[in-house]
Amino acid sequence: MAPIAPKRFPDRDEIATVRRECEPLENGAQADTTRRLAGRVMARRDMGKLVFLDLVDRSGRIQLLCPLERTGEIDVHLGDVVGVSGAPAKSRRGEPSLMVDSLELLSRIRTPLPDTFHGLTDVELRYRKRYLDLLMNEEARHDALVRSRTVASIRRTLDEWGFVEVETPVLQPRYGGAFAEPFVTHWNSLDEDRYLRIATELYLKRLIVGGLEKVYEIGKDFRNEGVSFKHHPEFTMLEWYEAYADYRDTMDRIEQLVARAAQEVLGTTTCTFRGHEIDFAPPWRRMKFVDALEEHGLWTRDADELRRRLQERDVDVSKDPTWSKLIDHAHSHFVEPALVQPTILYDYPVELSPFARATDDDPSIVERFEYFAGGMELGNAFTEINDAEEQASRFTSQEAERAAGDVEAEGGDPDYVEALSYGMPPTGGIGLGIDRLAMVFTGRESIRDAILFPALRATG
RNA sequence: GGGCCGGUAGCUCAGCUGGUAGAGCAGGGGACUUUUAAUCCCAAGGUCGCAGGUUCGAACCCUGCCCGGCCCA
Repeated sequence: MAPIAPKRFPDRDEIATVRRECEPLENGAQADTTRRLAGRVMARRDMGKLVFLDLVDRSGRIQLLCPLERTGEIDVHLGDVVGVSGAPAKSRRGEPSLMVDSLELLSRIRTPLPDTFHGLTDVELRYRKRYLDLLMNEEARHDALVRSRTVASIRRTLDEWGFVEVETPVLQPRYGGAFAEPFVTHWNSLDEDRYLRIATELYLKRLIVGGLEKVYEIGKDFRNEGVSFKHHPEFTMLEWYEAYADYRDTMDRIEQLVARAAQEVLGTTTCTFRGHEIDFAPPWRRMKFVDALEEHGLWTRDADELRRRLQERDVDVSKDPTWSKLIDHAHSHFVEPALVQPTILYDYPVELSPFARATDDDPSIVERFEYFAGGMELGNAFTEINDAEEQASRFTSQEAERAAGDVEAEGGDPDYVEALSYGMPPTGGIGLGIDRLAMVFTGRESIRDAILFPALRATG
C-alpha cells in the first residue's frame, strides 16, 4: 500500500529568511541550527550519492543538498511539492543551500511541468493556465503580489482616513453611474431581469444620504464591451464618497493615496511604463479639460464643426451621433494618449457628466476631473450633485442624448432621485481603476497581465 | 466587425521549391559526492488547430471554420 501523503507541514520557515541565514557562512560550511522549508522542486541535479534540488516558495528559491546516505533515496520529480528539514549551509562554490537531513513528499506532480528553462511563453496558455504561469515565471508572481499589495495599501490609507468599507449590490434592477452597456441576467424566483453593475456610484451615494459620511467599495464592475489593452469586461474599481468635501479635496486625496501606494509597494513613487519614467509624487499636473482640447484645436461647442475637424484628422466619426460622443472621441484620441505623467484634467462639459455639480461661474461646465497616467485614464471624480431636482433634470437631459442615438447615455434612476430628495450633504466622489493602476505599477502594457484570470473565449 | 501575424511532442522551437516528422528540456531506465540550463549512455514520445479541396503524393498550396496576439473600429 502506498504511504499516505502528509496532510500538513507545520513550523516551516520562508526560503528568503533561510537564504539570509546562509549568507555569512564560509563556503562549504553549515550552521548548527535546523530549519524546515516547504515548496516546489524546480530543478534537480543528480551527482550520484549527492542530489541537488532547487526549492521555490513564494519568498524565493534555495538549493537543497541531499546526501543520500542521510536522506535515503530521493524519489522526487520536477514539480513535486516537498517539505525538508536541515541546516542552513553554503556549497563549496558559495551557493546558499540547506543541508537536508530529511525530505518528505507532500504532493506528487502528475502532469509534467513546462520547460523549466524557457518557462511558459505562449500568451494564450499563460492566461488560460495562470497557475502554470505563476509557477514558471517569477515575473508573474511578482506582478500578482504588486497588485495585491497595492490594494492592501489603498485599504490601509482609506481606513486610516476614516472611510468605511461597504459592499453594495452587484445584481441591480437598474444600472447607472457610468456610460456603458450592461450584462443582463435573470432572477428566476422573481422572474425579473437584473443588470450586473457598471458602477457602484449610485448605491454608495445612497449611503452618504444615510449618514455614513465617508464610504468606499473595492469590487468588480461589468461592462458589456470588447477587450483592449486597457479594457476588460469585468474589472476592479475603487469608488469612495466623502461628505462635506468637493472635487478639490478629492484631488488632494487621490494624489496622496496613489503616491503612498507606490511608495509602500514599489519603495519609490516612480515606475517605468512603456519606456517612460512616471512619477506619482504630488502635486500632479492640473489642466482644464477645455484647455487640453484647445491645445489640439479641438474645442468647439458646434457639433458639425467638431465633426469636420475630426474628419480632417482622419478620425472615423460615423459612430458618434452626438456632440458628447464627438468631444469624448476627440479627447480619447488626441488628449488622453499624451498624458503620460500623472495629470488631472478638470472642469468638464455638463453633457458628459450627469452627476457633477456646475462650476460657480459657468452652468455648462461642471466640477469634475479625470486623472491620467501612462496615457490612460485611471479614474473620474465629481463634486456630486446633491439636489434631487437638479439630478432629475440631468437624467432628463441624458434621455435626450439617448434619443439622439447614444445607447450608453444614463438611463435615469427615480429611486436614486428619491433618495437625494431626503437630502445629501455636499459630497466629493471618485473612482479608481485598480487594474490600470496595477498595469502602471508593474510596467505591464496589457490589462490582461494585471488580471490573474483574464476573460477568453471558451474552448471546445 | 476589418487588416496583419501565429497554432508542429507536456513545454520552447526547427522543418528549404510539396516527397512518408526533427532537436533541446520535461517524463521513463542507467552512471556519477559540490552541481546550479550539470554532464554522459539507452529507450520512448505526433489527429502538424479542425474540416474540405488540389495533387501520384500536403505540416507546406487553395477554401471555410476554431483559438490566440498586435493594430484599427
